[in-house]
Amino acid sequence: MDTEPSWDFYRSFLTVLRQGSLSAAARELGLTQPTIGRHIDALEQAVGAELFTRSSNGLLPTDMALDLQPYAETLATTADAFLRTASSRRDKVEGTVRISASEVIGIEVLPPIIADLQDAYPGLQVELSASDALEDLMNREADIAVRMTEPQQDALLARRIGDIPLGFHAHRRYLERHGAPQTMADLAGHRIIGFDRQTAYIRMMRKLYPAVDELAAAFRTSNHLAHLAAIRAGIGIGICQTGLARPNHDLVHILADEFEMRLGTWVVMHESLRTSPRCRVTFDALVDGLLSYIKSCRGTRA
Amino acid sequence: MDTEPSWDFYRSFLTVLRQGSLSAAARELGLTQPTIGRHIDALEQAVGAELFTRSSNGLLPTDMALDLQPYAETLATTADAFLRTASSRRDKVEGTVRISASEVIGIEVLPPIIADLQDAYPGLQVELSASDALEDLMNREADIAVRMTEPQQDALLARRIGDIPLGFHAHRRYLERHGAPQTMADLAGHRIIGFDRQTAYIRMMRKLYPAVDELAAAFRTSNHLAHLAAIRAGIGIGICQTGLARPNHDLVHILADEFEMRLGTWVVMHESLRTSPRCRVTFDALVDGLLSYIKSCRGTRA
DNA sequence: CGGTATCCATATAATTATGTATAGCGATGG
DNA sequence: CCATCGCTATACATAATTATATGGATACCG
Repeated sequence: MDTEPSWDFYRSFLTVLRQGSLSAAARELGLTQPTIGRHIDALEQAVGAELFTRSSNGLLPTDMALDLQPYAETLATTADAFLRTASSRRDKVEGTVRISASEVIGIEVLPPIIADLQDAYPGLQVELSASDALEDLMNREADIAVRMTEPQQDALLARRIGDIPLGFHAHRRYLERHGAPQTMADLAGHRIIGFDRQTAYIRMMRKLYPAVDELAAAFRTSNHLAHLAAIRAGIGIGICQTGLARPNHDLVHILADEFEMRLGTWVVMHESLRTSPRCRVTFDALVDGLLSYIKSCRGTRA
Repeated sequence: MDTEPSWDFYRSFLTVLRQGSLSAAARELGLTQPTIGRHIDALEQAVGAELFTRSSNGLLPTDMALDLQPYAETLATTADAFLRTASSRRDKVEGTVRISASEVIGIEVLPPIIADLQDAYPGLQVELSASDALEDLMNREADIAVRMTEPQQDALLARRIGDIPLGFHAHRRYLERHGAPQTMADLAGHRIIGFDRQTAYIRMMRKLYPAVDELAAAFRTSNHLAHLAAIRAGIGIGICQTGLARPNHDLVHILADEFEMRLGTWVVMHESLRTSPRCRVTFDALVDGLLSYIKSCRGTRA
C-alpha cells in the first residue's frame, strides 16, 4: 500500500451509496459533483477494485461496494458519536444523548420520562431511536439502550429494572359487544390479534402457552405498535404490556389470572460513559422512570 | 454545527493521542507538524472544546480527549477493516484476513493450521492477533475469532468445535525428581504453578474443583503462556491443554482420572463475511484444524 | 418528435490545504 | 553555563484540492 486514502473518501463513498448518484451525494455533503467523483475515483484507485458502475442516471454499486457498506456505516455512526461526545461539556449536563429502545417502549413509555428529565436539565438534547432493530452499544450507535435481554459484554454497564408484565387486553367497547372471556378456552370464540413473525418474545410465549399459539388470529401484524393500535381500536383481544392499560382507561386487562408473561428489562450503557454527566443523568432517569412504570403495572386487573 | 469536520481530523487526533506530539504524529502519518497542528486546531474549533494542552515537549490530552479516544480507535480499526476487505478480490482467495485468538491457541495451536491453509492458498495473508483481550467482531476489529465462550449476537456466525480438555501436566524431569502424584491430595506436597488473576476460566475451575484453588502455588502468573513455559521448564505441576503435551514429548499428563475440565470452543465470524471467499476458506480451515486438534487431545494420558 | 431534467465527464480557474523555513521555548547534559 | 535537542508557533511559497462552466448521454413527457 502506497499511502492510506483520506478518510473523507469513506464519507463520500457512503453518501454515494446512500444517495445513488454523485450529484445527490454532493448536494448532501455540500460539495460538488466533480469532487465526489474524484473521491470515488481515488478510492477505487487505492483499493484496486471497481466500486460503482457509472451510468447516465446514477452510480450502481458493485457487489464489493455492498460488502463495504457496513464498514462505512460504522465509520459514520462512530464519527457521529465522536461529535456528540465532544460537543458536550464534561462538567455540565448538556449536549445530545442518544437512546435506543423498542418501538413500544420508546413511544408509549419513555416520552414522559424524558420530558421530566429535560425539565430538570434544559441543556440536554435527546435523540430517541425507537426501533426493534437493536443498535449496538459497543459500536456506539447509541449511548444508552433499554433492552429486553441481558447484555453479555463486560464493557457494558447494565442495570436490571425488573420484569414488565404482559397480558391479554381488549377495548371496553369490544368487550361490551362480545363479552369478556373467563378462561383461556373462551378465547377460541373471540377475535384474536396475533403476531406475524417469529421473534424471541413470540418463541418464549409459544413455549409457555402453546395453546395461545394455536388460536386463529383475525388480525396479524409483526409491528408491535400496530398490534397495540389494533387492540385500542377494538378489533379484538391481543397481548400488550399491562402498564399501557392505565393511561387509556378504555383498555381492559383480561384473563389476568390465567395468563402471565414477563419481560426482563435492562437499562444498558457503555461502561466508559459512566463519567459523562449527561449520560449518567439520563441513565439514572431511565432507571427511575422505568422502575416506577413497572410499579404502576400492578393493580390494573379487570 | 456549521459543517461536519473532515474525517481526516479524527485520524490526526488519534495519532497525536498515541504519539504524544504533533511532530511525532506528523512523522507517523507522512505529513508535517504544521499540518497536524492545524488539524487539531480545526477539530477543537469544530467541537468547541480544548483537546490538548500544548507544551514545549509535546501535547497533553485533556480528559475530553481521553473520553474521545475509544471513538477514534474504532474509526481506525474500521477504516482498516474497510481496506482489508476492499483490497481483496471477491472471487479469489487472496488478501488479508485477521484472526483473533487467545495467546495459547494463537501461539501453540493455530500456526500449523495456518501454514497448511497458506500452502493451499498462496495469495492469502493472515494477521493473527494473539491476545486474551477479546476483540470485537461486531466492530470488525477482527474477521474471525476463536472463542472460549458462546457468542450471543445474532449477527455472528458461530461454529461449535467441541471441548478442549485441560489437565494437570508436568515435565518428565520434574516427575523423575519429585515423583508423580497419584491422587489430588498428593498435590499438596508438590510445587504448583498457579494463576495470578481472576478470569472466567479460573472462576469455573474454582467452582468445579475448590480443592485446587487452595493449593499454595510456588509460581504464579496471569499469563497463560508463561504458565505453560513454567510447566515446560520443570518448575512444577500446572494446568494446560492436554493437546499441548503431544508435540512436546517431555510433558506428561497426570491425574487424568482425578481432574478433568473442558473449555467449550467456537470459531466465530461476522455473518456478512460468509460470502467473502478468503474469510470463508479461513473459517473452514480453522474449524477443521481445531476439530482435529481436539481429536488429538485424547489418548495422551500418562 | 422537441423540450426538459437528470446524470456523468472533462477542462479551467479559484480556493484551500500543505510543505518549507525559521524563530522561540523548555529540558537535558557535559 | 552554554550547546544541543526536541517541541510548538508563525510566515510565506507552493502544491493540491475544489468549484465553476461546459459538453454529451440518457430518460421522461406532452
